[in-house]
Amino acid sequence: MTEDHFDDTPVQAERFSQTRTAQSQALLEDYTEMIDDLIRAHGEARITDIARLMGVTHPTATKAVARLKREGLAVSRPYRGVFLTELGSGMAERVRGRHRLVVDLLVAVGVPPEAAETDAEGIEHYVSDATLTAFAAFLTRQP
Amino acid sequence: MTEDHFDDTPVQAERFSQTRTAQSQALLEDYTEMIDDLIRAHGEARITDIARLMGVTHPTATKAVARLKREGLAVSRPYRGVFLTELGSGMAERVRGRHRLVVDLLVAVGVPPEAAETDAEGIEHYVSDATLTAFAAFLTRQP
DNA sequence: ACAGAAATGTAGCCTCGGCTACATATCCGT
DNA sequence: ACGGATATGTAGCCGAGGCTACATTTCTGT
Repeated sequence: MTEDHFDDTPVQAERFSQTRTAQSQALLEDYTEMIDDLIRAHGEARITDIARLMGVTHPTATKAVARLKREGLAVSRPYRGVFLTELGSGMAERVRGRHRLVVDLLVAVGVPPEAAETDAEGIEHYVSDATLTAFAAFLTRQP
Repeated sequence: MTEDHFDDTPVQAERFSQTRTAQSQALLEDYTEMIDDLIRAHGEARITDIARLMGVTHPTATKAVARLKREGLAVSRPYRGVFLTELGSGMAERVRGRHRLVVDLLVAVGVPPEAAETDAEGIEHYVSDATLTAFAAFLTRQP
């Protein structure tokens, strides 16, 4: 076995930390986008619908919404629907665009649409701006 | 606003559930691959090195290794290094291949190598077999 | 060989994101 | 308008994955 001195600077640690940070953002993004979807479709986002579509129980959805409110992304009053703030709407819009871009790229390289949609749900949260830009460029030259 | 009856079967819920499942696998995969890397490089994987490279403190690494052992992926004895079981080695190999494939594809569509490496760390855990197959096919016809 | 350094183990705390169980409020049909 | 159905809120539990603080063991240099 090699007898290195083994003082490699933890550039990998940096990557893993970033990944963990992205993970904590992921749920916020998913809920925000879901709420935005519901508002577009029904004019409001009810806890029950959010929960059903996210595949969780309603107390879990309530907790998530509480976190969104804490982060300034959403507002709501007891027994009333949930709505997005300016900040939340902005995030929803960005997330939506990113999601579409990821799905489009996957399909463009030959991934079956159904798989593309499912995988994008997980992938989209870890795509950096640089990668997003590259995706857009690729799609432009390969329509 | 639309007045749907709104009985859409939660196909989205399915997707989010899958994403959550993948999430719980992600850490296992990362640690397994890391341990495999260390064994290749130094003949053993010490807790301190695992922790440093993963960017966590050593008790966190210890807990993760405990979980790996529970899942039958690794073995270790007190104050001795950590080693992979057959199961663990298999996972490490698959994860390694998948990681390489994801990075290669990202680079192939024009993502800068550094970003590709970082993003792949998060993306790789959410790529289905169907997508993986499509990636491989794409790389074959676009070298 | 032994003391100090370094590695590992262990205890206990936190947050998050799930859950169930139960309490309360709102909605809606008769 | 009222009562049952439905929606929402709240309390409390769990496991995962972080952390710090402290105890113990192993390693290492003189």
